[in-house]
Amino acid sequence: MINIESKIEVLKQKCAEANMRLTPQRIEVLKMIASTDTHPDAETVYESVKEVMPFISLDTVYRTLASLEDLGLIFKVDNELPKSRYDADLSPHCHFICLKCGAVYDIHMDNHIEPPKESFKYGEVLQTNLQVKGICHKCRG
Amino acid sequence: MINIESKIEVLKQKCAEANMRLTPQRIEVLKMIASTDTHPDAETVYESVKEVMPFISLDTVYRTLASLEDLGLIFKVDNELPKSRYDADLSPHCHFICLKCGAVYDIHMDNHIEPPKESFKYGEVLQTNLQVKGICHKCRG
DNA sequence: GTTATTATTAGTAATAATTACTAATAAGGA
DNA sequence: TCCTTATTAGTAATTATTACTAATAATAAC
Repeated sequence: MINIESKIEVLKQKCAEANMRLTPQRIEVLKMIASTDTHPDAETVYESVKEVMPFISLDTVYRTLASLEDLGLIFKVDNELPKSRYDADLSPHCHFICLKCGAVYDIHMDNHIEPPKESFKYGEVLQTNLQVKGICHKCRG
Repeated sequence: MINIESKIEVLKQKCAEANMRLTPQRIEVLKMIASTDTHPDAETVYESVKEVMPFISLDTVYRTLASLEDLGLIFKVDNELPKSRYDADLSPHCHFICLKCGAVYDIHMDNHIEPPKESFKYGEVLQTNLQVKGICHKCRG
């Protein structure tokens, strides 16, 4: 479980460093993603944040997600589904993705994955992600 | 390098099994993807196939890609880029993806990746993919 | 605290990628 | 060779995301 208060604190610092403003929209969007393990898409974030901030626009949600990603506070889950899914958990873990319903489950790991040696042949390595895909128990019925 | 003739042979068999027709469009789309290691997107496949088949439609390319994926002859490369990229190489390998230009390079491996044990908690595992992301040499200049 | 600056936002329009629809076509079995 | 029906071309529609613009509000300077 992510400590939301400390996440907000990091947002505060990173915004100051990047000359970006600490707006309530940024705080709410980050809070929403950090408080769930469902890896929501932009639309879901929008619907959820609207409950406490009825006039927020979908555009703002998309822009805010991009900003938070730039600041390194959240990242997109790699998938081949039409909608991008977001994750605020920066601890070493990977994902089980259901090919039928699109559900994303966390698989916790002791360490981040080491990139294969051949990787460095192609450029500077910034992240290494592992996805496990299959059919979740719910979809199997 | 993929043996294209044997790929077409597999397409033939799989189509017969699945009560699907062996159309020239399917052959050309598969040929195109199997003959490159650039992991092209739908638009690129379309432009390329149009050279030998000028009246093919983009819709057919999309439908054909989906069919070939269903038959297990090609698969989508996991990424967070706006366009889906396709791969016909079924041997054990993963991808280096450049975050700047979107280039996808193959990283060959001796064996397919073992899914972490926790994976099975969530459902039936069908595939395990590893992506290495960074900035490629060309983009570093 | 007040004011000024300008990053950010709401609302909406536009774009990009993909999917759906329909009449015409052609693959493959009889 | 004919028939059945899966598939296609051409185009329209949908979906996810991004861009635009005037209005707003976060922060710094006074």
